[in-house]
Amino acid sequence: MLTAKQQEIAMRASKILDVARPIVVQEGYHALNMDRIANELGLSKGTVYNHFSCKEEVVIALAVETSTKRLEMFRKAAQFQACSRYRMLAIGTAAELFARESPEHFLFEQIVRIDSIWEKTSEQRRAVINNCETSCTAIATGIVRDAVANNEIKLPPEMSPENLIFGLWALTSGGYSIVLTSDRLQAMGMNEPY
Amino acid sequence: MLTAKQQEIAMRASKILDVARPIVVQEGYHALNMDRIANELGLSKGTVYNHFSCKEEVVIALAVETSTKRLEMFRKAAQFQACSRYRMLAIGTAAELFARESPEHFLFEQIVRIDSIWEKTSEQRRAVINNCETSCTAIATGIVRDAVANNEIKLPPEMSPENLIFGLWALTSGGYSIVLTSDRLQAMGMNEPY
DNA sequence: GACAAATTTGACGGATAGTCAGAAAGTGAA
DNA sequence: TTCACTTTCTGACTATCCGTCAAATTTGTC
Repeated sequence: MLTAKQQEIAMRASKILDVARPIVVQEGYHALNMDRIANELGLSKGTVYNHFSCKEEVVIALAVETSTKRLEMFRKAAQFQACSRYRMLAIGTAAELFARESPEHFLFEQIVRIDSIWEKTSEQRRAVINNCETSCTAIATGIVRDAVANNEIKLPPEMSPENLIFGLWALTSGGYSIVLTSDRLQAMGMNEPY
Repeated sequence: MLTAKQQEIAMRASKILDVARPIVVQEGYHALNMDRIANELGLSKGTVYNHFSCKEEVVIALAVETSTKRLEMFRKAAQFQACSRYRMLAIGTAAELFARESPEHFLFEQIVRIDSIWEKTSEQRRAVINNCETSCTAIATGIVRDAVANNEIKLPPEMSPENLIFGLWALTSGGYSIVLTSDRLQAMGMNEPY
């Protein structure tokens, strides 16, 4: 049984993230600072540091939230009962839906993957992110494997299901990050990237 | 006619980059600081600031170097005289060669594209990077356009050469950045990404 | 050599990450 | 309620690093 105090503490981590999220999204990573988070919540800096041991932990926690959400969406999509082609289409739809609902994910991911930030984060949160990524590709690879087993598709001999999915993964993640970072797609004649 | 002093100054910008490059590659962006650059070259910090108005300018200058190199490689590849399919293959080969020769490019690009860093850089250097990117895609798009004109390929009605190249661009840039940031590809069964 | 222009210097101000000793609040038994 | 003990919070403090600028030094010119 949690006391009122303990509940307050448990709630606070997510309140910190609620404050941090729009700062990163709207003003960028450099605008995020621990004093500001503390002030906006009426806490002292020390209390914020009780929840997140460094600034990098705050931003990776944001990435953990969106990564977890994506994995959930992939899991639901994979449960769709249909032929492999349609199941894979469901995954693609989930990926697109996710990108449209949580475009900030790619921002958090971009920041978190910078070596000098990644290295300062906790092993635990890194593992969550890596696990989400591995699980998402494993889901997609599983569908390809099923399709091969059912003779619904035939892969060239040198292409494993993993390598096929690596290609799709590269295509989508590259595409989303280009959309995120390049505001000149229209000018280059590249419309409707999705 | 340049005096010895003027030559010394002209050389110095590239010396600064020569010091900065391995720091970013080996120790990460956070290890790069202006005092350190100054010390390693036996200069004062103010002198370093005469060449680069802020830390972000140093890293974007590194990205300018590699971006320019890539554009050169694309230009040479595009001069290859052959059918469109082989010319496009030459571009692909150039892209792979570049990725193998200058893997650090993707690191610089990743850092520089973080909003809060991009915004602090000079309009001029940003324009160089953007121009290299636009020119590289324009070269590739041009080959596709030639191929369509010669009836060597036929695109589906809704796919413009630009959109086709967007796909290739997304695939390659996504692929290279995954290779850069994920050390678990092998474990996931994804071999030989190139 | 003397003077002006160009260049360099490094101490300084400001911002912010992260620490920690002491203060405050909470808990539970008497 | 009181008191002793534990948990939590606080914010002043240190450390680091960016970027500035007045003064010092070097260079160029006559």
